[in-house]
Amino acid sequence: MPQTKVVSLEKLKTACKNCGLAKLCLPLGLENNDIERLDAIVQRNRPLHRGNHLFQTGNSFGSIYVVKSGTIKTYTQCPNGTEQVVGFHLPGEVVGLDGIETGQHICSAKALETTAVCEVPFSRLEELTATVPGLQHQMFRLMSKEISKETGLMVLLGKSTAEERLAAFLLSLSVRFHSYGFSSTEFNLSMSRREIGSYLGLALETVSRLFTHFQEEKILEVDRKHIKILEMEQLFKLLSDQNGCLDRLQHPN
Amino acid sequence: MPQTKVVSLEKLKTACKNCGLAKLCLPLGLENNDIERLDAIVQRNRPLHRGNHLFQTGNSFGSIYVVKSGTIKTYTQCPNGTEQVVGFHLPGEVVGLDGIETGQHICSAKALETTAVCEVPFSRLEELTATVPGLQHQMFRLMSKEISKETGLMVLLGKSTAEERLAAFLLSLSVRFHSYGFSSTEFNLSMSRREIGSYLGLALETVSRLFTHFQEEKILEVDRKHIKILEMEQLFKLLSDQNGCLDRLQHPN
DNA sequence: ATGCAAATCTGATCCAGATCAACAGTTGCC
DNA sequence: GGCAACTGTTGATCTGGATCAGATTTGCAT
Repeated sequence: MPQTKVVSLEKLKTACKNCGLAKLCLPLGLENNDIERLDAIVQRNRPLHRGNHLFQTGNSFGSIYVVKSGTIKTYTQCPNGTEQVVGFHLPGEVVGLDGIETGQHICSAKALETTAVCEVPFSRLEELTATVPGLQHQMFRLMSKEISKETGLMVLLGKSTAEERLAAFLLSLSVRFHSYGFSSTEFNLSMSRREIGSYLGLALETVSRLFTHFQEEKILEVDRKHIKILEMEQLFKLLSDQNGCLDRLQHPN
Repeated sequence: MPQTKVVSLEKLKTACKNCGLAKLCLPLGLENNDIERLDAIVQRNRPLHRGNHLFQTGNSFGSIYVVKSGTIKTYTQCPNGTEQVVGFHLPGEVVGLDGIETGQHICSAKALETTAVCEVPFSRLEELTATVPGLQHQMFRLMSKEISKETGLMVLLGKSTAEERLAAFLLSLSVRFHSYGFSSTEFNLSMSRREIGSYLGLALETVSRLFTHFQEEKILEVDRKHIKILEMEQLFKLLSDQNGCLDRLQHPN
């Protein structure tokens, strides 16, 4: 009896159909019984601690992962020692799609804070997508979204100023937190100034100065990792003034 | 009789199973009869002329396209008038995957020279991928490859010098031309200095100067659009000296 | 608490590449 | 054939952000 109770609680906590992220994730648009079939292949492992790796460059690819809570950083290590941050993955976002092509991961993924993920073994997912058309379509959509992100990124890294980059980054976080049900104006950064700089192609000193500058301009309130956006409009204006291609930099599904 | 002959010639020219690009494209790894099923949904339209659009930003998404010959440039138009080049697509490469997510293309695609493409209606492709597991897997691989390109691009645009960027670009072209069966050391650029600059996040003047500089260093022989790589090793060295993350910038399937 | 290492902030200097400008081929069009 | 519009090259100057250097703050372990 107590045994049963524990199991059902466990299920309640994690089943796809009860998951608050379902609308951002693979089950989107699926019928109830299809969701259960997906649910059956999803593995819920214990949460990762800060610094734990989900996978590393060169690891053989077996699963894709959906962030349930926390943050995953993906990055590559250059031979000269420096790291290049490739992405920050918030709840509802998928990690690991890079490994499908070659069967090996081409970047590393580590937790920036305590992070829970759903692991989806890819070969079993492929069996399922072959029989559940809606799921196949959703996979194509998810992957297409990743490909679209590239467009925004090229504008951001190719043409934009440091100010525009940080503004775009903060707005992207804001929109994504909001879609997860958190405040769009007040949140904690789980990544360091150095990591933000690496992602945006800026020196960490520049990131630090810009936070100070945005605070002086009364656009933000910054207390180390804690950010409060005071003037969302001003941030938007920083983007649209010079270019408006950044819309799709990163937005929820 | 003559009728039959014309048709069979036509087929010979275009059928997937006789296409020299099959190993770079969707049919990779498929059985003969599956290739024929794919072949049946592929549309071969008349070639595009220089400047013709395959699709434009905002167009509703219906098909993906595979370049058979020529070059397609994808780009976005920023409100301030300037364009950002997102990619150059050579024979064997797929264009249009960006549209799956939203059902609308988020960039424009135009021919830089006379260009032939195979059009694959996406809804029909999805029906086929649901019944041909190998094709579904190949689609996932193709899309994963596009996603992986992002990693190389972030290193290139975020950290690298102008010299490294152009070297990486030329090597990428070289590898891709080679995989298509052309010379890896001598080719014509179908894009302008301005377009290369936009793609690499550089001013066109910088691109021009670098070509001159590479020529002075005896690494290249440059005559307007015609490029001859004299010292492939030197180009590689320009990359690996400072970082080695650029391997996967863009390589054949 | 205390100390040590890492992260952040801030100021000073420097430089790669942007921008501005002038010119020379090249292409296309009437 | 000649004018106009691109496209590419080259030189001169300027500047945003990198780099270097130091002071502070924070986090963590002892």
